Amino acid sequence: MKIGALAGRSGLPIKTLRYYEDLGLLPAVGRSEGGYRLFGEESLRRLEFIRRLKSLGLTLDDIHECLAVHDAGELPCGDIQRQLQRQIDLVDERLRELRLFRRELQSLLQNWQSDPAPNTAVICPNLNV
Amino acid sequence: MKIGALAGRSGLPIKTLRYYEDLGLLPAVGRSEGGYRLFGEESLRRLEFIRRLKSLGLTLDDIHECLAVHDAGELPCGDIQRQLQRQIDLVDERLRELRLFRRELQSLLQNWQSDPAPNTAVICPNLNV
DNA sequence: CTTGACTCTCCTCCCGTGGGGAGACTCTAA
DNA sequence: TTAGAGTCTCCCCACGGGAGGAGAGTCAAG
Repeated sequence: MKIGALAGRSGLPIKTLRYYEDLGLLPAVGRSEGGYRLFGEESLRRLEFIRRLKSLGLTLDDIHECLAVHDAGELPCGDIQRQLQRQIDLVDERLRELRLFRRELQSLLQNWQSDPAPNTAVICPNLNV
Repeated sequence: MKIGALAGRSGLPIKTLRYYEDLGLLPAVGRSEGGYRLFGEESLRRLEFIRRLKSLGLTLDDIHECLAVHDAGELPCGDIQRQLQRQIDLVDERLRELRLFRRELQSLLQNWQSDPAPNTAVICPNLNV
């Protein structure tokens, strides 16, 4: 299977497939005499796996590690579980930050005066800066 | 005041000041005979303003617009108010996305099996992909 | 006048995930 | 054999906000 066929069947752009191969995520089984990449059927399963993990917030580096475990003949479930737990922790942290940030913005707007007295010592009297 | 003095008094790196000047955020009052940028005292106020708006999540482009209003002799309070409201809307949207995402991750981990039966048709039996 | 600190411009690089295009080559069907 | 579609490598671009460094010129104190 050449790269265009794999792109068609997987729904991913050719550029993405080449990029994944460069990163070592998607090894080609070889090259044609003219230098065209050749992929096997298992590439489709690999791409589904990559797509799913990406949708769960893992980076391509994270996914690379999981695939390395798989390629070593082991189940990557434990690694994925750890990555997902870390992902939840990151989301929780981000949620805390965003809630705090929202409160700050809201309290500023609460007392906002659309037409305050100009003050030459500051640029925006509402922010006092 | 040369750029090093402004960096020291504002606490910002020289590189940042040059970058802001390139963007038109921080006009220098002129150049010395040797070509050194010269800044006035009002640059410090400007930098405080920029720092504050950055901390509220505005991009340098947004800030540029606010400063343009100020430089035109008007109060930028209305523009800033609109930007902050937009910022709240973005935060709310992001919060919704993150909460949804967290539920997806959590429900996956809920039923996770650390040591499932290998399945040659998939890479990770827990994800079924 | 010298010396050391300061500043100048210009260039590349970072993060992540590719997109866009040039110019050259290869494959396949008629 | 030839046309047209497919593919190759290589390079720059995006976002946002600078960081790092090279090589050269400038300023101020002693």
